[in-house]
Amino acid sequence: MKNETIHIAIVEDDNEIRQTLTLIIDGTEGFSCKYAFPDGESAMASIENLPIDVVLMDIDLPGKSGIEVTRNLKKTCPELDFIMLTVQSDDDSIFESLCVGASGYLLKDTNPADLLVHIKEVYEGGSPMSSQIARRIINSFRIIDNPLSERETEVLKLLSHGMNYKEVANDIFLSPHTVKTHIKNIYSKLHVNSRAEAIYKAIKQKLI
Amino acid sequence: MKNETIHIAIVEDDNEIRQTLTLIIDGTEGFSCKYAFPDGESAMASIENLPIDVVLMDIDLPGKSGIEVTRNLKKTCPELDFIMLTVQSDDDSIFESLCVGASGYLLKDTNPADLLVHIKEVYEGGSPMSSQIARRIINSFRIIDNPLSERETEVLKLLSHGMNYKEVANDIFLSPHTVKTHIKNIYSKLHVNSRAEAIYKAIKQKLI
DNA sequence: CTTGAAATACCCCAAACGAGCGATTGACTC
DNA sequence: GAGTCAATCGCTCGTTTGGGGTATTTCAAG
Repeated sequence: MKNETIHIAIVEDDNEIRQTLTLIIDGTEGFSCKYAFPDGESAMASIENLPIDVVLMDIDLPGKSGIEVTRNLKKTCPELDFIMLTVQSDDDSIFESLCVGASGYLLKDTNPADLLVHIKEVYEGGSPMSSQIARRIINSFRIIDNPLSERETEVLKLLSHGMNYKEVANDIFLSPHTVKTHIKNIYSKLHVNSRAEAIYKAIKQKLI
Repeated sequence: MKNETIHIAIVEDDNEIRQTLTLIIDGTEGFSCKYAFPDGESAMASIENLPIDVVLMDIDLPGKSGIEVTRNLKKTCPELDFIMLTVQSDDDSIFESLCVGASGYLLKDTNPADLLVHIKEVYEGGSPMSSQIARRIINSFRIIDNPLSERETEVLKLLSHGMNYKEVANDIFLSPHTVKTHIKNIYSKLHVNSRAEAIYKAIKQKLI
């Protein structure tokens, strides 16, 4: 268990929320919050040179959104952890946040005690999020349903690695003609008519 | 807040753990645990006809793994929620579990009180998981880095929808020659030499 | 100021591809 | 025992693709 002080910065446009959070965090043993910014631009100008561990980032900022700001800061400070704060969760902003490198995603009505716990979790390598948000994320992993046979899936996987008819045929000991037939069947099952689209659809549907 | 009793089944090969969990859960107000199975086969034979809301599924079962069992049961009972239990978390089994439809993923050393809370969360549509596990999942969303220019990305996206040179060219008002040049540059940047592999790599690296 | 990347456009050519045909075998279902 | 489907093998033909070049403009970074 680490016992050092965790250094936190806040990016939040609402003055009241920002000041309240700052006071709560900075007033708690083990937490320090000396930097708070009302917008993304000022945060981006300063944060990379500050001794910060975790950033609390509002998503709905004036000017550049918290997601944009996080994307930029993650480039220059990859080890910095970001916890996104938002009033309401919508799927798009959750996924965008995760894609740009956020470590946690919390609703603004999270109570202060929990917030501090979550900051600590992030600092220790975790990713706090409500179980409702987690459910949305893992739902994106579900496989819808797989119309392809085993052999077809095998062929498609090899195609996705850039092999052509002959190479696939050699790899799985078939005639190139058979491979071609499989591919034709794959196309018809996926309702596509090119390799590119087949692979795109197959990946999106988690078939390969 | 729902107040009905939550009906639970357990699949766990260790007799002691199974019996302990059953007693704890069944002995708690609002929870019922009348079914427990020592292996996947017996679970698969019975569960689909039982009045169950949530299944606690051990991953390391003798015979078929808990992941396999979950995959099968999710097909016949899509509304059933599964919480995977495991002694130690490795990335592969986490992702496999999520892909086959698990709703939660918990370590076996989770204390009983928390376990009950997590069962309730799943029942109410959440997906409990430790923040360490959540971190691993969201890390899979990170974009590594994007060598492609905007125009190239645009072209690659259109290619992934099955368009050929000419169609792409028409779509973005370019000469087919230019499209071809872009594609050649894409291939060289991604170190591939076919459309199929380019799309595969691009999706895996979240470029499109 | 110049080097480089990005975006644009063009040419040739051999190899690969997709569409359209047909066919046999074995397994599983109704 | 008729029918379906996966898996295997085969052919032709016209189109598309990928690799090899070359060249201009623009715009940002060094």
